[in-house]
Amino acid sequence: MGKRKPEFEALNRNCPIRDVLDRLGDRWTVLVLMTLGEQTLRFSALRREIEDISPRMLAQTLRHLEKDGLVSRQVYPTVPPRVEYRMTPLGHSFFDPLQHLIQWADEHHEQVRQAREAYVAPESHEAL
Amino acid sequence: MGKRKPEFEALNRNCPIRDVLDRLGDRWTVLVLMTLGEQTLRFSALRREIEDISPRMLAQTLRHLEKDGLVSRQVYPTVPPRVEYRMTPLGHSFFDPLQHLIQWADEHHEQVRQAREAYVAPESHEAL
DNA sequence: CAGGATCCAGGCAGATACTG
DNA sequence: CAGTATCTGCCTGGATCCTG
Repeated sequence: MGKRKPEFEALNRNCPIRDVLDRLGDRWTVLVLMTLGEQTLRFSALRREIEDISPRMLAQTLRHLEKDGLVSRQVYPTVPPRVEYRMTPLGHSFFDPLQHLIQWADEHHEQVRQAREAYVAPESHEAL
Repeated sequence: MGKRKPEFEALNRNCPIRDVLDRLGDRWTVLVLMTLGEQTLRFSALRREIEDISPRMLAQTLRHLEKDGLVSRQVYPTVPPRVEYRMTPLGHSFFDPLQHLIQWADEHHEQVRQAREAYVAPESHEAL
């Protein structure tokens, strides 16, 4: 393999880059990040914004993001409890590439939809 | 676009944007796209580059990408068979935002690693 | 209010074997 | 070579109930 950007090589197997990207794999991470955005939001506020997320998944996703240093969690020892989430500087730095992704999806989802509709599978007995 | 990016609203629930982004969810899509890059590659070549992918997963991932119109598949009716994969123009348009992502991961994975190491979970009996 | 604990189903993905 | 078929484990994520 010839002249390839160095990042490409790094993508193979044991590289930490893949490790980071894999986090996007789950269903909610991107959504939570985008919802959080520049704001500071409480747990219940996030639940309201992402209507179809369960408390379990929201908590889990927030833990992961917190663990990775993208989101910070602030607890106010009041009654009733109040917990606020916001992005860390590291989280904000991720916001930019994420927006490119959203923008692409926004601009091209129609093309993708059409491609899916027009698609016919290559000869085979059964679908995968 | 204004201050409050309209795409954010669109992310909720039934939006096609989420539908497109979800494709990144699986473990191999991004990897295949990055490996393909500007090149035209055969099935076996892709297998060699992505060492730890099974033929099943490679085929499935390629089908999805083909269905979404990001990758084109060309069959040469020779013996032995020869099938080449390359990105479509739509696929190439996706390449750009993807690179931003890779670049971010490349630049920040060390910070993420450190954050993970330093992280201590909030009070609880057991981990999730 | 902000989650944790538990149970459970469905899909993703691995391993293996096989074919045109 | 370029896949497919099948079996199966595992993990993700949903639903529900519970608590400080």
